[in-house]
Amino acid sequence: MNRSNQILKDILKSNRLSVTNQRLLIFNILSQNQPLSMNELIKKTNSEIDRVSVYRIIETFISVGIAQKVSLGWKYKIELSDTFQDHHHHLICLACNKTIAIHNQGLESYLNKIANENNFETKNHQIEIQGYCSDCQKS
Amino acid sequence: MNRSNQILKDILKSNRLSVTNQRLLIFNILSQNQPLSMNELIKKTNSEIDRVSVYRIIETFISVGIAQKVSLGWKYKIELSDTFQDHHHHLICLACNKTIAIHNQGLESYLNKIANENNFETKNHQIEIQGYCSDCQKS
DNA sequence: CTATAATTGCAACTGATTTGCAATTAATTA
DNA sequence: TAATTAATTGCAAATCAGTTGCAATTATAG
Ligand SMILES: [Mn+2]
Ligand SMILES: [Mn+2]
Ligand SMILES: [Zn+2]
Ligand SMILES: [Zn+2]
Repeated sequence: MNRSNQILKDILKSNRLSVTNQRLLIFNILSQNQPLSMNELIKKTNSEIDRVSVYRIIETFISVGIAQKVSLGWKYKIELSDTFQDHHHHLICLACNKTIAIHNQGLESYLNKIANENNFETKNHQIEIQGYCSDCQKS
Repeated sequence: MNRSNQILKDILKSNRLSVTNQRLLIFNILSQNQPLSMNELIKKTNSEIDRVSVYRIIETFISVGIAQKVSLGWKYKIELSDTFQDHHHHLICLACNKTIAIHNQGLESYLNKIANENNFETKNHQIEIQGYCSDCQKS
């Protein structure tokens, strides 16, 4: 039982949500991976959880701030929320599909400035840079 | 026949693509709107074009640079490419769904810098700020 | 105007996500 | 700890988004 597992349970309990094996499994899968599409996530459960339940668990996780959606490759993927990892964004390689995390405070304040200028109250933002990683650039 | 309609025809012809009524209609719908989801776009055609053809036309438009996908609200929407409008990104209101275009050169160079630092060759990027517009903030 | 090539519409299909409901499991209470 | 209650899950079936094959239609070129 590590630190983040404890935080998970606290969040669940404080929202009157049960701590189930299915929820723990999904949390652990997310802990060990880059952002996953629903299908990738479902595959990683190795049929231990019904697809429908995976969808429902993710919906719940998002609603209480355990997980979050990120826009990647024209659809969303799921990763743990900023409660469990540093806020960041991704470069995604169009050739090998690798994602590279970027942590950049300057970018963040730039976005805040833009929102302010537009009288806009930011809840969230998505940034994705699509292109070719250093490994895939030769051709 | 306005200027951008002429550009459209030139692009089609230079790619050996026919100028059809269906393609003109879709181009005109896109010209008059904010980014549209495929479903919104299909609705706006008022059944004058089969859904399948709308999908195929958009695929063609994207492949020759007439239109482009943008990530908005966890799925992609379609808008005319930067050939027909200035490169920009969007704020999207979670309450009223309005999109607000932002043109910001500083943001663009910031992204380029980040890509460079990561030895990444950028093809494209997506930026979306989700939150509440000035009209929807009172509550 | 005719011939040729490209495009469209239709029917059917696939894969992703949602919904209703009964069976199971977790949390609470005694 | 056992019984009760409430939440969660799995299964079947529905819906929605996007795709494919093919014949009918329309556009382009000669
Ligand atoms: Mn960020
Ligand atoms: Mn941009
Ligand atoms: Zn790569
Ligand atoms: Zn609004």
